[in-house]
Amino acid sequence: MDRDIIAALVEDARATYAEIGHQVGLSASAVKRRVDRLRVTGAITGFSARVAPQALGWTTEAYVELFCQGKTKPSDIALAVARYPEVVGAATITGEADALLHIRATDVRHVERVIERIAAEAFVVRTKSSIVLSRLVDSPPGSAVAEPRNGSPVPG
Amino acid sequence: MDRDIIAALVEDARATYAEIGHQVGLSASAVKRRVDRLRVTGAITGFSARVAPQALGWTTEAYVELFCQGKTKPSDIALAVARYPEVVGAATITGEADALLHIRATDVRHVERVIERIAAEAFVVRTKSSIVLSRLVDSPPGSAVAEPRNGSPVPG
DNA sequence: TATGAAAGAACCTGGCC
DNA sequence: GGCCAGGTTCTTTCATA
Repeated sequence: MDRDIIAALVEDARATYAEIGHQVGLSASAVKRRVDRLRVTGAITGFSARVAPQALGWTTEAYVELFCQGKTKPSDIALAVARYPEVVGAATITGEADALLHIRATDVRHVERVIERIAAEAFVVRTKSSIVLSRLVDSPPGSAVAEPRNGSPVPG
Repeated sequence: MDRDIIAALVEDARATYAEIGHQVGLSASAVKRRVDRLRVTGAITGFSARVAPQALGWTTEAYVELFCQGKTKPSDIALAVARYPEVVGAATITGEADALLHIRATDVRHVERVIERIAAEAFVVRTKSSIVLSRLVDSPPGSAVAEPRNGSPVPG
């Protein structure tokens, strides 16, 4: 039930409580109470507009693997890359590389400049980048999460 | 001006037009007109709730490189991986691999099952996966895009 | 072409059952 | 969880620069 409400809000965060209620079979106030609770609980962290980066001139993305010095802490990486608005995602990972960055920029030159600067960080040994040729899937965060049981070829 | 409005909506998609207007120095109706136009234009594609996958039991993520047969088309990959709700992102990329998938799952076993099935797709030659150890950055899509000039260490 | 003001309709919110 | 009432917000229309 809460998952249905979340799914509805992921689909359209500006939907009316009445609309959501109609969709999940609940009254508007009941929906509001559940949404309020979901926000307090932390399941819903906020509401955000979905923007098309292309429409704003951000036409290029890249993924960059980071190879760091032995004693680099994840928090060091986090602090460093968080300073770049172009870094829209970052995570430490298993495998040869220590971290994987997701970068959005206006063009390839822009990507190059960002990577250059990140590569110059003290703890970075080397980088390995891949430019995105075409995006195939870009789920709004939670669209799948909200409905883990529906249509999954890999059930729980 | 439009960028300021977008930034405000990325921050809080449920903000009232009056609040946004106060923030950018415009009346509520002026803000609404601009937002309507931004939606028609395609700069804003919708409004979505931000969810914490962890709070819903999706505690594990992975990135999977896909190595495909020579004649595989991007659309083939797109069609195949779009069937998996666990695949929250996918793109064809430069470099050795043909595509990079971003997967969210409930645990490592779940990740394993998904990769197994994707690896069984006809066009997939092999895969190379990295489990995410800790997420460092997870920008709401557009948070940087909306303000490309502010605080970027790598100006235009 | 874009803005601000105003009015009626729709919606949210808290209290109560 | 549903229902109701008061306050707020949205949406449209109109006049203006």
